[in-house]
Amino acid sequence: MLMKRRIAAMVGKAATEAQRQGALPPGPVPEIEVERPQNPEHGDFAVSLPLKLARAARMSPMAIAQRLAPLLPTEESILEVNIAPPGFLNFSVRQQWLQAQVEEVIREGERFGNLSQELPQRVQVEFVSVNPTGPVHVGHARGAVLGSGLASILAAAGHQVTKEYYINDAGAQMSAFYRSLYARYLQALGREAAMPENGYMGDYLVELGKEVASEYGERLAGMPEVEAVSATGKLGLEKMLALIRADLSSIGVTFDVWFSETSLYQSGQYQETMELLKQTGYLAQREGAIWFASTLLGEDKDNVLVRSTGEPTYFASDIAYHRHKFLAQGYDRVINIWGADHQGHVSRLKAAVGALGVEPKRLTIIISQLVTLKQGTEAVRASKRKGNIVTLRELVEEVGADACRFFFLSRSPESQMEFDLELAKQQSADNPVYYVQYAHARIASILRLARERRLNWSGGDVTLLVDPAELDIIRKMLHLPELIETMAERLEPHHLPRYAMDLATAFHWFYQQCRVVSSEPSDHAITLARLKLVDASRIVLARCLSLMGMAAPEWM
RNA sequence: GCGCUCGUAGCUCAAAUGGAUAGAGCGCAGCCCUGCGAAGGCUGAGGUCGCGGGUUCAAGUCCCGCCGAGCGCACCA
Repeated sequence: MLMKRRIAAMVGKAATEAQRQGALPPGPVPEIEVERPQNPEHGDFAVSLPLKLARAARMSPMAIAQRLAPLLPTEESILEVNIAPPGFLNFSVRQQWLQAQVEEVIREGERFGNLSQELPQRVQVEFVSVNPTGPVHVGHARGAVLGSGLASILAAAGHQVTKEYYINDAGAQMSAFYRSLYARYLQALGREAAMPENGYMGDYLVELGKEVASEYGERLAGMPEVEAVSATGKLGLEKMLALIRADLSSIGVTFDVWFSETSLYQSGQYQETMELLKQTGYLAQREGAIWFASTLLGEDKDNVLVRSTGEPTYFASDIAYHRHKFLAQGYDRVINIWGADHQGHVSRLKAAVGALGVEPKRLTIIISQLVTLKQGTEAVRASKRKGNIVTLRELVEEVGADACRFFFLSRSPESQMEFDLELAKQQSADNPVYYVQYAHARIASILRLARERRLNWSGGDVTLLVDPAELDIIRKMLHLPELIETMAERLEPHHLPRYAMDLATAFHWFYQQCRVVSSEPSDHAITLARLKLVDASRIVLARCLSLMGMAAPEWM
């Protein structure tokens, strides 16, 4: 059990015991929160319960702290408790316990940091889901990295996670894509063909058109137009998806499921969903269209599900998709990551999910703010239709996958960011990611040297690790499981890069302070102990890097 | 106009749940390798946490107002 939990339990018990003895007046005890003080002088953990109890108990916080402290079972020889004004209970772990944790880390190896949930959830994380009408660009990269990082963290926290990509392969945008590609294909064959209105003007479609032309020649052009458009489009869709998949996997973003919107119609799930909605009484027919009466559920307005043309809207298929997620697939929890431009869609989808009889709380939608592109001082709007986008591919080529991941992973989803490719290129050279990876490479180098000298540190005596720099690393390593817990609870992967930096700093400082591999015979024992610590540091650092989806290099 | 999100160091961003002295990277001024990787370590300068109220023992964090930015307010997705 995490030390944090143990302390919370101890304090809770002490509080009820104090009330039983009459040392504290009876009354409800608030949930006990265990914090990590910033200032090391305040120990390793802090509890501010006395401050919170003071008013109700009509006692000074210090007095409460003084009555609670003796009731805490410190004889475990793990913890030391101090009372600090204005009423904190500060806990410090004992050195021996810290030292022993080095063995613990090594024992757990690459599983270190993993949590086991009493009630593991089946969680689906759906993210990116870029329309397959064009390549992935920088804006999407943010959600992609966020989603994959979040999925790793939830899995580490003990949940069963599925990463899913929703392919919007139906609807008006897709048909515009089909027609655009068909025009480009004809043009590639040297024929006159006008681009459709609202067509996709990007160069990538010109390329795609040429590709189709070189692979299929005149064959498609010879077909009746409707069939030709459809056949060309389907080829284009497959090619586009392959491209998207490849680009995403170049920054370590992969999916377990690629779910097709069209399949909702083919499998009858769409029809079933509409039937279900009809039964709930939330459907309304008016002006020739079918509406979802979301105003009945407190929404600002109703929304069209089926246009007067008979065509379903995106909203309709999205409801069917979410019925699929919850009712067919049976996920306990679904997390969608959307760009801020879809923010207006959040509450109505939740309302619709509720109408299907699913507790809306089971659906979490994380809105990540859009990335605004900048060229010098000028803001540029990224548009797939107009074709002025910085693609993910360009970004990865210029900046590198690891730097790219670290960059996006470091920022909280709600931060609005400006992205300047020139600046990103320039910054990639001194990107903090290398600081973390350098620590790992340095460790690998130390361990290489030790092996060359035939040193076996498995019997190293951890009680020799007493230098503040050594103890600092151990303390820092032990933060990881707690961090995974809070990141999983709050769905905030962005704490991880910073933690990795902190851990690397602790290691670099240790390296500066303590000679690890020493040739002095009298240093043999401490050398083995330190090698053990270095090995443990490697494990934790590598775990961070792997959770972030980045390489843990042995050399740089 | 209404709704959602954001405003922290010169720049890019943190601050875990409301906690004790607001941090890091880059940039800037210095210092440290004749033993394990200097892509490193150390020191320093740099802040009215957009502005004004409020709640609280305690507010960058919660509430209200104002200013500013992004996004949304379709029978688009």
